[in-house]
Amino acid sequence: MIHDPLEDLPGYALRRVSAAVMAKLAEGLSRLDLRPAESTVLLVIGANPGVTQSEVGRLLGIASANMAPLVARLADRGLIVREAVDGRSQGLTLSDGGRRITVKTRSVVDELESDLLARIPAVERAAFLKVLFALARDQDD
Amino acid sequence: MIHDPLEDLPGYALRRVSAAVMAKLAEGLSRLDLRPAESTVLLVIGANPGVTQSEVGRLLGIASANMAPLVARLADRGLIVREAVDGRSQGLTLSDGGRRITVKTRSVVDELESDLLARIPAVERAAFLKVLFALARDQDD
DNA sequence: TATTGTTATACTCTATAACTATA
DNA sequence: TATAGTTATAGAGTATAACAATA
Repeated sequence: MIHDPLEDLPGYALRRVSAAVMAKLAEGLSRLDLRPAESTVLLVIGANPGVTQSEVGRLLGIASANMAPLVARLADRGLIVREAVDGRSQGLTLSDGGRRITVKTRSVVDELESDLLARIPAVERAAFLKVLFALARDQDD
Repeated sequence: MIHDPLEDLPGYALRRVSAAVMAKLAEGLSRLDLRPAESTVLLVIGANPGVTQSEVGRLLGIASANMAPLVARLADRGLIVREAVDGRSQGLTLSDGGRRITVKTRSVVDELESDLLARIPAVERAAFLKVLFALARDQDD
């Protein structure tokens, strides 16, 4: 049998669990022709109509250089609408089609999150989530 | 203030924490001219001299098509040695230089893992790690 | 037939540099 | 000066398909 020198490393475990969750998410979103990053952008715009592209990027930790083509693709597909706020900022809003696909996105995400929660024993669930969210908030750059 | 519709989603929190840890790892390994995936391969070979490329890939969840160039680069740099086991398998072993860089790799990894552990309150630490490792083992594909 | 290893290729996310236009 | 947005480009990880050689 082969020895795994990484089995006791929480950082590596985080990486593997995250990768598995992301793979399932990508698969679930594929029938909507959405990528994971696009799905989070849609969810943020849906919850914050008129939000700015740079605000979305800051919230999600996506650099502005990477937001540009991402938002452009969503606009090209007619899922979001860009309206000038001032000379350099554009408020983002979901179109009707964008709202429809965002509802479906949320159901894909919710099912995945439920599956994940179900795999966490009830006894440790509260402690696990508390630590996880604290870690996520701390390095919210 | 902008509302974050993802702040209660454990899957998304996993993704953000993992991304932050990976970014720090990549930065720490850059002075060794190693990528994260390469560092894990070195650690596994170091702990299992003579291990096969396909065994390493299975353990780490790296497809064989992606293992090939990764191992080739490590061999080209003289960090690992490939010896034929049978006609189609090659046993992988660290060279002297490979052992030296693997020791440094381990210290980079260990420091990062210590930092991560230190950010987990002692009260919840055991429960958090138990769940995390269980999740990682479950989807060990 | 199944497995090992390889090549080619494409996709997704991320990172940096350089730039325009506006506040 | 600082910020919003864009373009170009590169790096890293991962995925599939197709293949040769071997068990």
